[in-house]
Parts: sequence; C-alpha cells; structure tokens
Amino acid sequence: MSQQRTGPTGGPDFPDLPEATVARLPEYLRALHHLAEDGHDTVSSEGLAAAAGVNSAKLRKDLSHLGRTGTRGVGYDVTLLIDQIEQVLGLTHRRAVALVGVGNLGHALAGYAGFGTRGFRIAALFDADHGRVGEHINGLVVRHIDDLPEVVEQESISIAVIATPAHAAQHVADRLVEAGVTSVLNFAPCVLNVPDGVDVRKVDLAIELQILSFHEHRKSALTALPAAVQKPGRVGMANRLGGEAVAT
Amino acid sequence: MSQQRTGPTGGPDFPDLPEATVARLPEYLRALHHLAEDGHDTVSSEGLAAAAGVNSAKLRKDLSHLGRTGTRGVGYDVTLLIDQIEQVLGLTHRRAVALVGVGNLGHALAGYAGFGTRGFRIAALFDADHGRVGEHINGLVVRHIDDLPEVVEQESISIAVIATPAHAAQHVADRLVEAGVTSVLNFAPCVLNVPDGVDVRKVDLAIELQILSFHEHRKSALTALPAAVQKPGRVGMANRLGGEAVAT
DNA sequence: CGCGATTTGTGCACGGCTTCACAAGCGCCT
DNA sequence: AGGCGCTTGTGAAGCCGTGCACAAATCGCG
Repeated sequence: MSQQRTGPTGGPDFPDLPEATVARLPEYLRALHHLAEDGHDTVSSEGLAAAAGVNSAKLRKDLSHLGRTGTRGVGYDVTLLIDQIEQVLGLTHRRAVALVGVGNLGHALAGYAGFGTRGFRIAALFDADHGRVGEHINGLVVRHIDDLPEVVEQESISIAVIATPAHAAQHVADRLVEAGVTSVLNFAPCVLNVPDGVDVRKVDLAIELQILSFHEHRKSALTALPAAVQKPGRVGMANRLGGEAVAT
Repeated sequence: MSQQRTGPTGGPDFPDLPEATVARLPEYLRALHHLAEDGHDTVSSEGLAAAAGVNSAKLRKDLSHLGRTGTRGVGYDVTLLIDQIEQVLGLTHRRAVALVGVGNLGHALAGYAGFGTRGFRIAALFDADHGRVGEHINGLVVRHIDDLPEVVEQESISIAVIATPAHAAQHVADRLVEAGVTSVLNFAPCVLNVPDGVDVRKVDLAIELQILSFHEHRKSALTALPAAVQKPGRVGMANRLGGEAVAT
C-alpha cells in the first residue's frame, strides 16, 4: 500500500491521506510547536503521542503516510516534522480567511489570536447589517456583504467562516460559493447545501454540549446501579472527524 | 458491548448507543424542532435525513436504537421523536453549565443564545483575573475561580466550558474535576488530562481551519494537474450521500 | 375485507480505522 | 568492528460504521 508517490525530484505530493489522519495532523503540529519551544530537537513517537493525546502506534502510522520522517532508534526530528506537516496541510503560506457575521460570536472570532499564530490571516469582515458596516474590529473594517466578490478576488480568499444566525447562513454560503470560496467553516446551527467541490466543516456548540449531556445522563444512570462492569477506556478524548460536503 | 438489550419491555434505558449515533442525534433533534415549527406532524426518514444532511438508511438505523419510534408506511411522529431523543440525551431538564474564562471568546459564549434554547443554562461565570471578577455579563456576575467548589455544589453543575488561554486550561480542568464536574467542553488549544469517568470534548477553531486548508491545498494541486486519473472515492468530498453524485 | 402503495426496520457485505505485536533499521558503547 | 538496546515502520486481525437491498408492517381505499 505504500504507494510512495515519489516524485522525480522529491515531489511534494501527498496522494491520499486517510481522512482520520488529516484530522489529527493539526494536533500533532500543535504539540510539535510546543515541544520545539521547550528546546526539544527530537521526539519519540511515544512522547509525541502523549503530547497529542493519542496512541503511539496510531501516530506512527499517521506519520508513515508522509514518507520517511523518523529515524529508528532515535525518533522524529521536531523541526523537520513540523515542516513536513505544514507542507502537507498547505500551511507554507498564510491563508486569507473571510469572516461573515460580526455579531456576538463573530466579534470574538475576529479578535481570536489563535488564527494568526497558526497559519491564517483574517483578511476581511462582512456583515449584512448596514449599521455594523464601517465598524473597526481589531484593525479591520467591517464591509457589507455585497462587497464579497470584489474582496474575495482582491485578497485571494478561498476559506470563509460563517458566524451568522442560522436563518442567514444558507444565503451567505450561496454568495460565498458564488464569489469563489471553496471551503467553509460554519458556526451556524444548520445544514448547509453546497455544490460538489466545496468543503464544509461545522462547529455547533450546543451539539457538543448535548453529546456531553448524553454521557452525563448515562453516567448518572450507572451510578444509580450497583457496581456494574465499568469498561475502563471508553470515554475520554473524543475527537471529531468528518467534514461534510453535502450535495445539492 | 457488554449486553445487547437489557431492557425487558418498558425499560427507559439505553445501555449502549454507538458513539457515532450519539453524535448525530442532536442534529436530528435540531431538524425536528425546525420541522415542528413548520407545522409538520410526521416526517419520513427520507425527509428528516435530508434536513439533517445524512443518509436515510443511516438515520433509520440510528433511530432504531431508540426502540420503536416510527410507523411503517407513515413515518415518524415529530413531537414523539423529539421527546424520545431529548430523553435519551438527558435533556429532560435544563442542565446547568459553568463557563470558565470570560476573555475574548468567553464573553461571546456567555452571550450566546443557542445554549439557552437548546437545553442548557449558563449558571455561573468564572475567571482567575481579579480585575474581571464582579463584572456583569448577560445578567450574570463573574466570580473568582476559587469559588468554584461552592458554586458547583450549589447549582448542581456537572458540565463546564473552558474558554481560558491554553496555559491555564489544565489547571482549570484539575480544579473543575476536583469540584465535581464530570464533563468538559474545551476551547483551549491543548490536550487535557483528566481521570477516568470524566468526558472531554474539544473544539479547536484553528484545527478546523487547518483541515480545510489541507483540502484547499489538495484541490489546488489537482486543478494544476492535467486531467489525470481521478480516483473516485478518497480524501475529499466523498463523505456523505454526495458520493452518489460524484462524477466518476 | 383484502389489496396495493408506502415506509420502516434490518441482515449483510464492504471498507476504513485502530490496535497489537514484531521485524527491520539505527546509533552508541565497548 | 561488532553487538546491544532503542525506536520506527508495518503486516495482520478485529472492530466499528456505512450503505444497499429487501422483508415486514401499516394505512387508505375500493
């Protein structure tokens, strides 16, 4: 299976990564940056796995998909691995991101420093409310959503964040796609319909809480019972996977 | 999978639901509420599946785990199904949630209406910064994190949201667990270490963007290529029912 | 009262992901 | 130089989730 798509001169290719692996690479990347700051030159799979909260075998298999990365008997070169992962994730340059909806949540996202430090640059803010247009947030001015096509073109934006109310999200998504955006991070609690070729990932805060609620409910039902067999390693780090791309 | 279906007949129990199913139930619930508002009494699996953005067979299999819910030839009773799902998710009463860290993101979360309308009540706000303690947000007063045990006890809080900087998150998590919290929603970009029996779910905005970045990177690499053999089902948008519409 | 249209519930097969366990490779020390 | 200990990379097995396709069940209608 090691297709080993070896380009002629070390082609920077990455033919097919398992989606589950892709979802974990950013976590590894974050852990690696942390290790680098602490002065580590190399890490063992065990160490990095612990820092990223995963199984070490899984980590090794994930990294093995990137080509030759580690050295047996030694471990992984931290900076080299950082470069490799950033390469694969397409983080070699800062990607411009548009943020639509500067309400309650949008305001916070616009001010979130984490985007800037991890490969992204919020390049534009939009809102449909003329009352908000012109407002300055974190050094950016809010523009009207009608300017979307123009700004997307100007700033080479391919990723957008939707932080509008649910009832507006689909309309915004349509206009984003029309303007040329091909990846959307959706914070609105609704399903987005987008054409093929456009990726949508969804973050719904209430859903996360409801999942936790289920486990709470289940736990309390268990404690009401006599000491039944309690499986040890069931819960814990729950990770999310699966971006959605819904066809029309 | 210790046992299959322990409930003899009337058991309102739900011993083991597949985790993937649990993660989808909230989405169904949201779609159902939407349908109810539109005056629908019943839905077919096809209709509900479309509203929730999933495959209809998957939906039926998910719902079949809840016991007898639908009526063949008719569909599902909307209000009944809402009740069932809320029962299973433990949303029969509003759960009290603590929010720790009222910085940039915490402020927004404290003001987010979606929590209130979907089964939760933000019962307390905490921060470690004495300069912030006492501040009023959305009708709540920010308390110092030292008051955690007391308030958690008073308000019967079992779920907490961490919206602190990453370097403080582990410490906060420790204190939360110590105070009796057993479910944590973590917005800080770091791995939390918690004892068995405590659930952690993580939301990392930058990670979501980095996953999108990967797909962007991959898409742009594809368009740069000549019309090579495009393998139909691999990384990309081959996730959902869209797979059928994928041109092969 | 029976028939057909409709929709649920599910057996089954397939593919992907995870985990174990171990051989292969690498550096270090003697 | 050679052996030893450490760590990676991976074959293989098992588990979980998905989707198809169809039998079972229900309603409406003649």
